[in-house]
Amino acid sequence: MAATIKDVARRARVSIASVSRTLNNSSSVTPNVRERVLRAASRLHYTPHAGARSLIIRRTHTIGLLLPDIHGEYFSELIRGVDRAARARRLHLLVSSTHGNNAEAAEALRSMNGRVDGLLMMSPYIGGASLEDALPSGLPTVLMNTHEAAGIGAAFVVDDFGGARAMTAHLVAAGYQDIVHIRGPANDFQSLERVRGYRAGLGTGRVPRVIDGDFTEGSGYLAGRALAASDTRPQAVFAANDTMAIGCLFALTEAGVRVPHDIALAGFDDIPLARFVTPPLTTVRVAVAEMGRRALESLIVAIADPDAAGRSSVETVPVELVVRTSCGAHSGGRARCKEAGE
Amino acid sequence: MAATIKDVARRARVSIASVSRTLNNSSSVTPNVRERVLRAASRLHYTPHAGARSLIIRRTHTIGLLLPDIHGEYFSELIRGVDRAARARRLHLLVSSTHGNNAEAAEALRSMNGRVDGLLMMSPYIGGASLEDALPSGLPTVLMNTHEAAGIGAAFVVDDFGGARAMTAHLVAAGYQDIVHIRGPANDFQSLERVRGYRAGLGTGRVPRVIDGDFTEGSGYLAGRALAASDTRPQAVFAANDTMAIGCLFALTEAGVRVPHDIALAGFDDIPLARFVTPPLTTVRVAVAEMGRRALESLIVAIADPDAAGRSSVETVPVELVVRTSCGAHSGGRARCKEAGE
DNA sequence: AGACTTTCTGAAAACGTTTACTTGGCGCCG
DNA sequence: CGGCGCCAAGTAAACGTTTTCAGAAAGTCT
Repeated sequence: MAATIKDVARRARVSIASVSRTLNNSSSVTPNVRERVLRAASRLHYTPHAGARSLIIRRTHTIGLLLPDIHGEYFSELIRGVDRAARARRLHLLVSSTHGNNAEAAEALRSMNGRVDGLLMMSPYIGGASLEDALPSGLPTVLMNTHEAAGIGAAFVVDDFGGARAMTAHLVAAGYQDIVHIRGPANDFQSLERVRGYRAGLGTGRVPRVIDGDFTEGSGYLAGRALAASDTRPQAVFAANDTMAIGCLFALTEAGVRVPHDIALAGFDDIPLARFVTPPLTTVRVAVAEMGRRALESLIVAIADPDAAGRSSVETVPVELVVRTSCGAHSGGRARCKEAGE
Repeated sequence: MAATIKDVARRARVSIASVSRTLNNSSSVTPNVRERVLRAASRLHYTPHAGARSLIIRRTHTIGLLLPDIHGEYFSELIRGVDRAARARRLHLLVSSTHGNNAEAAEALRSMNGRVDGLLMMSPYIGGASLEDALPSGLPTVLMNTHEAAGIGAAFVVDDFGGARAMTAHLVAAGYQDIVHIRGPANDFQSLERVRGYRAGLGTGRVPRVIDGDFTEGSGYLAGRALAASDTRPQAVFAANDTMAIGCLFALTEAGVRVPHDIALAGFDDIPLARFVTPPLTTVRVAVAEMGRRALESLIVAIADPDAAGRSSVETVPVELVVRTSCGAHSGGRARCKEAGE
């Protein structure tokens, strides 16, 4: 159906080589030939077959992006960073999500081989088959937030431990004694690191109290409801991500527990939404878009110089404590909330 | 570097055809051969080259998604709908953004040809070269929110006009006389439709007042600041999307103008964030994820039956008024906002 | 005017697969 | 015991490009 280079050649009465040359300006052609080719191409609505082209060029100008999930504020931000860097280099993005399923991830990897010049992968899952032998050999890869980072390629990991420890320490310094942590899924690397940071931040003397969650708003909501009903209500709650913190906030507010007056609350990630809830959420900022950008750039050098791919450097992405009103330790005014109506 | 089918064949001491047959279970092979091939393949970490494969198969199992932008809540939702439907059918997504730039869109289209089985495109821009001749011929395509929908393929357009009219009528019915509209960019189809709906909803007797915006939070903020400072402050503001409405809300709040007490506010799209701001935003819900899903499914039938692609049906996506507190006409309790501290 | 460049064009190989066709070996039946 | 068909395996063509190589035409220099 679609016109091929042969059709153009036939119509222009030249060889396919001349068509290719004209269209790529690869070497000079007679004005006469050029003219005929251009006319034929536009008549036929010819568009080169990028798949065939990249087969012989050995370059797809596409990079694969494999994420646990493809939507939500966190990943949207990550995609934003990657996308900007990619489009600046005129690269395209083949995205796929693994949905926590390691088998799906392997399948996605297979189907990306030969379609991309390199792979950007975020895979915080723990357990199951190792990544290393699921990865197509010879494909430049940059990993993000993966525990088995070493040996595969460059990798970026955010400082989950440091951030969680800093946040917990901040709450301790604010005078809270009884601090509960709502954790993420057990098979998630980042989740584990944050728990570890929480424990470290508590210091000695305070006992850790951890509630299970799974990074979803729903699980935060459940945790919040349980806490509100509990007779041993803690003084502060530190959720392992903002989404759960917001779910928790909802449950608490619903139950008439005031944040931060009755209970302090903090999250992690600083998703855009965190600024907008009432009260604004104290959280740990992760420059996730920035990480995406840097990861992509690192991938590009790996592609340009495949031999050097051996040196697998692990870079830590710094985080930053951002204190807003929800933790009750904010210096500025806390009367951000306007009364509606009345 | 990466192993090819030839390498596997050589190592297994069989022909490449046998390798292909074993790996695809396409026809029966001797246990002996099968065994050898499998062993060689796993030894070499062989992963088939999907590009080469799709060249001859004439199927890429990938669909192209071309959006004005790739991040932000609105597009993230759209991607979510498409992604879910795609993964349910084991299809992959090649996403690209045009950033308002029609030339970039054309370039993206070229580079998608031969990489995708079909194209899902959202292109609300008006002006510039027509889509029709930028589109690779013979590529099944489904359009979203495009004014020149007819003639290309199936298309989905959200009922921007109806939604804006309903919202404006709602504000009128609530008793507001002076209603300002913050519009989107002038070259955007949806933006135009919403202005049109606003005008229609005003009815006779009320004079339209339109402020320019560009769908960004910043432009909403500017508009809000101007309105707060204005000596002819309107009774209500209807922003052409939620993002601008939220920017506007910020500016108003900052200037000490209370929403909805001093001024009513409404948005459009019902992005997830709309529920979370204070006060919760009255808006028009667009089931954008649902639209993504339906568009993808429609594309799939177009791919399966390319002959029928001629019948280009335009389907309208319905919208729904969702009244929250920000417009001051909410029936339920408006005391959603808890006072922080004190 | 002949030889030597230079410049353009076309034929063909290559990229890594799948698959139609061919070949060869073997069992079965007449 | 010979021919017929069947099955497994191999050969080669095809997919749509780019690019190397070779040839032809035309110009330039002595």
